[in-house]
Order: sequence, then C-alpha cells, then structure tokens
Amino acid sequence: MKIVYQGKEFEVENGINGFDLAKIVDPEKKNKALAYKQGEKLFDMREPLKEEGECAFVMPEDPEGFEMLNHSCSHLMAQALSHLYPGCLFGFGPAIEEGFYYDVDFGDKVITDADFPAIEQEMKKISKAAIPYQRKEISQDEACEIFKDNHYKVEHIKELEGVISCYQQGDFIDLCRGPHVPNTSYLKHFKLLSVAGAYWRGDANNKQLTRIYATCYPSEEALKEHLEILEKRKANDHRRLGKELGLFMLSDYAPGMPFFLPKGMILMNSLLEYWHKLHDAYGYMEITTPTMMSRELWETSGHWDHYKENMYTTKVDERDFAIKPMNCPGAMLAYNNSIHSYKDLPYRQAELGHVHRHEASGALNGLFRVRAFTQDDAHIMVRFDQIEEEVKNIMRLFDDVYSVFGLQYKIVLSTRPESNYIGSEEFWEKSEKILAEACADSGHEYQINPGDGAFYGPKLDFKLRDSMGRTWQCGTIQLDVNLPHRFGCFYIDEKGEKVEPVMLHRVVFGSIERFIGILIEHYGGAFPTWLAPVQCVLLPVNAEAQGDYAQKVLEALQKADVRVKLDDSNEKLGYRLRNAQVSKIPFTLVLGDKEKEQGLVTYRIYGQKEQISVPLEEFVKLIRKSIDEKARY
RNA sequence: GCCGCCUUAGCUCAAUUGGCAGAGCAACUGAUUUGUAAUCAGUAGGUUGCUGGUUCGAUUCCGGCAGGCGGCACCA
Repeated sequence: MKIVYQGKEFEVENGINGFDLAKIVDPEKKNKALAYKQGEKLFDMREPLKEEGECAFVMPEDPEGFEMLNHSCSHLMAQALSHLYPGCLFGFGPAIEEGFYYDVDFGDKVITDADFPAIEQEMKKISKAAIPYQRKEISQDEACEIFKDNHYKVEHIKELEGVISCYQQGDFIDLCRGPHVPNTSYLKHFKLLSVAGAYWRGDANNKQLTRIYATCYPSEEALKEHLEILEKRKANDHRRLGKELGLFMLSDYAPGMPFFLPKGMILMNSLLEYWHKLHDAYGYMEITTPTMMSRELWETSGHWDHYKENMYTTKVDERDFAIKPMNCPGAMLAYNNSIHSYKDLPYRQAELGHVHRHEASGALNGLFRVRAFTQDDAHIMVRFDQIEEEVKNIMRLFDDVYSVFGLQYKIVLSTRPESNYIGSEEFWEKSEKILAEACADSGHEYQINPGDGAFYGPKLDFKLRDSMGRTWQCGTIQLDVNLPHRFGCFYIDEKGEKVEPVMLHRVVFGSIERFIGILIEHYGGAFPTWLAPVQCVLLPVNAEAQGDYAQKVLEALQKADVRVKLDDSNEKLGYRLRNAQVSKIPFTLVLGDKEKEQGLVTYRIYGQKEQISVPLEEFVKLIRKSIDEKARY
C-alpha cells in the first residue's frame, strides 16, 4: 500500500500498534521522520524513529492534533468510567473546541464533581500502563454483537454504512472514526471540569444522559494556562462584577428582569448617548411604540399564533393584550401613519424598545439571557433595488460601533430554509446574493449557514470575539417580506402606484443589557473612561489642609463634564486609594501640599503604579480627551 | 421546561454523628488627621429562601415550592 505525503509516494508498513506507518526522510532536517495513517487521516510525525517497530509520535501542534488528543482522552475517560462504574452505557464522546465530553448513562447512580478525583486517578493509572489504541475494522453485524449490551451504540451502528471502525485499548472498545494517539501514555495532562445533563442525540424527547466535560493538553504548562483562562473568565463573570461594582441587580420578584442601579445606569446612558448621536448621523429617525398592545395587532403580525408561549398576555376590560416581545409590529403602525413616496426611502425608524419574552427558566443567565431587555432596534423600509446599498450602510455603522470597543467580528449568512418559507424563490435567490456580496465587500471573514434563515427572509449575524476569546452574537440584519405584506405597507412609486417595500430589521448591540454584560466581561469591569460610572476620584491627603484646593479641582473637572468624586472621608490615603482601585476608577488624583502650592494634580491610572504630576488645566484637557476619543485612558 | 447541584448577616463563607448559629469584609459609633492597595476600639446586624413532615429537639434528615449555578433543549 502506498500513501502520498508532501507530493511523494511512500510505501506503507502495516500493522504497528494498529497504525499504518510510512517511513519518510525529511531532506532538510536529514533525519528520519514518519507519517502515519489511521483510517483516512494522514499525520506527520517529526520525531525520528527510535527503534525499529516502535511508534515515535509527536503530537501535531495544530487544531487537528488537539482534537486527536482530546478525542483519545475521551476514550481514556470512558475506559476509566467502565472500570469504576461497571454497566454504565456510553453515548457519544466527541472532542470539542476546548476539550471533550462524554455522555454516559449511569443508570440510577448520580455522578458529581466529588467523583472527579477518583476518575482522574483511574485515568492516570491507565495512562501509565501505556495501553495501545488499536484500530479495528469490522462489519455491522460484528459491531452489533460486540455492543449488544449498549442500545445507544447499537442505535448508532444501525445508522452507519459499510465497514465500521472501532478502537480498542486493552479491555475497552469503542466505535470511532479516529484518529487516535498511539497509546494511553500520551495522555497525561487532563482535567475533568464539570458534569451536566444532556439529552441523548440532543432531542428533548429523549432520556437525559450525564455529560462529563473535561480537557486534555499536550503539556502541563498548556493545561495550566488553559485553567488560568477559565479562572479569569470566572473572575470576570459579569454577574459577580455587576454586584461588586454596583451596576445592576436581580430580584426573586422578577426573575430574569434586571434592575439597573445608579452606576450601571450611568454606564448605560453613556452608551446610549453615543448610540443616539451615531444614529442621527446615519439618518435614522427615533420612535417609541407602546409596551402593551391588543391581541388584534399580534394576530395581524402573526405573533399571537406563532410566539404566544413566549408572550406575557393579560385581559383588560375583557380585551386581550400582550406585552411586546418585539418592536416590529409597532414600527409597522408608525410607518403606516402616513403615505410615503419612493423618494423617502430608505425610511429608517430606530427604537430603543423595551421588550419582554417569557424565556424558559433554565435559559436565564445574568444579563446574557433575560426576560426583559432593550433592543436597539431599527426597521428600515427600502425599495428592492436599495437593499444592497442600505445593507452596506448598516455594516458601516456596525464597523463604527464595534471598533470603538475593540471587538473583532465575523459574519454568518443564513439562507432560505428547506421548507415553510414565504416569498418567491427569485426574491430569496437575489437577496441572498446581495447579502453575500455585501459580506465579501466588507473585508470581514464570513461563512454561510445554509437553511438557517428566518421563514421571512435571509439574514446576516455578526459574531463578536471578546478579550477572552469567546464569541457573542450581537448584531443582526434580517430581510423581511412578511410583515410589510401583513400590515399592507406601501410606498408610491414614480408612476403613482402602490408598491410593497422590503423591510430590514437590524440591531447593533442586540440587547443593551446583554451588551453591557459582554462589556463588563470584556473589560473585566475596568471600563474605558467614557463609560466608567466614576471617571476620576480626588483624594486630598489631609481633608482640612487641602480641602479648599480639592474643592477647586472638583469644580474644574465638573465644569468640564467629568464624572468626578471627592473622597475626603476620615481614612488614611492608602485606604482610600485602595477603594479607588477596587472600584476600578480610571483616574485617581492625590492632592497634597505640593499640588496645592504649585497648582498641580498627581494622577495615577487604574492598574498602574506610576504617579504623574501635571498642572490642573493640563489634566482637565487630558481626561477630557480620553473621554471624547472614547479611549481606554 | 429537562438532568444534576446549590440557597446560613448587605457581601464572601464557617458550624463532629440532629443539641442555645459564628468569622472576615461592609455598615454604624468613638478615637485617630493620615503622601500612593486595608489605623485602632466598640456597636448593631439572623424565624438559617419559603412551606409541610419525621423527632423531646431540625441550619443539619425526608417531601413540595421558589430562586440561583453547570449544562441540555429552546431562542416564531
């Protein structure tokens, strides 16, 4: 058997540890190297062969290598579980982005993280034994026989076609496409992370299995580094920081409906002030529509039939009302309030709409998933020929906004669903093409998610990447030919005839509350000056001796619209300084005799030790600039 | 909604096997008047989430409810 590696053919030796191996000479390094083949996958092994017949293996340092490592480790964990909990049934156990999991049916036995040390210990034992992973290719009947006691595996086998590949390590065998590391001794740096319930095959009608999440890294340092990132994410959790910094709260009296406290409100208002200015510049007109509207409206929009489980409804004077879960129907009424000419389009209505959705209790999560939130919504009526230009206009606005926060993003285009869609094939085909072109022109990475569009039109989703490497879907642009039709929207064209417009729905932040949650974590609570609830704190060394000067500095900063606080409390300077740092205030000013006499301020930036003395007027300019440029400091 | 776990002072957490509920921080009061991450002392703070049950006795054991956490499912 031959394989092709870097354009050359090599003879393959069969059957070492279940691998197909090919000897390859690396001409540049002038030492022996190997490639090996497992199933259909070809791997490069850069380490020279140690002994004849031994498999010298170097973990590829790429995502595929990481996947192989973690997938192998999921088998290792399963083997350990089969030793500790005989009779447990395995479902699926794939590698995922940052590790792996295995779904297991433990019967009546409940597994908690208290069981992790014992499982890890058993895994280490197996790892030390260096048990080879051996690939076996068997028929469907043979596979059914081997896994006859596990109905999950049998169910899976019956869906597979042709030869079935399995991997066996010692007393444990599992269905698997591979590839795997040569033996269990390559898996040393792993950690079990959490346990959770997960439906068999992701279907809520099926039984829930116990899912154990874990991760495996090629070295102890890499594992440690990853665990530190997990710690950092935990430390930056917006629920924790929001409480510590006094930004928002949640109450049992209103699950999933956040309260914004004074400091959080300053943050939100700073964000919205920017939002208003930007939308004004981009030609949007702001409206507000009622929170509660009658049943007839929601029947017209279709929500009463399709979204009722998520809507809060009530009866007033024998008439049904619903609290709005979306702003669109209100915006339709506002559009229809007057007759529009083709010359008025694009007609851009923006609305900071406070909506309520009865989300499932288990879905709630801090500010990330709530039942009451504010969409920074806009509904734009366009002629079909204006779609492209308007989409590009929206994308420029998105670029403006996201770059202010230093958030990179990629775009996902969702296209026509397989069935149950409305609008002509021509509309879908053309509009999908327009969106794809707008993405390509934007210079941002984009991918296509076929069939994931809404029934009323294709959409673009904007996935932001934060400072800790996580992605969040915030912005979205959706085409809609449904609501304009249902509400009988029209404009008058050049010939004086009524024409139905296309509507664009779009949000930039998505939900203001959620976006604030993302910002809290992205900045770790240390906001750039323009967003910081308190931008500057004044600490007179001695409240009596420099009190008058502190007052002068306070007034100068207030006059420049700086959010400044004076801390002349009866505490030592070190204590007050610590408070300022713990509150993550961008600028801390110390005012003593030296500053008072020379008209200076000595400032210190959050998180930095350096102390800088400058004249008061200069500092006012400096902090003002930091705010106006939306800079970090 | 589903699986599992959790709920003790404003916050973070203690309390052998069921036996009068504690600490640090914060708050308040007094002293101290302070030069770059915590001055000292004192005071107050609780129907242990709610609700049934077992028991002489429940923060502790059992059931129900609510809220939260980790996921899953959901996100016309």
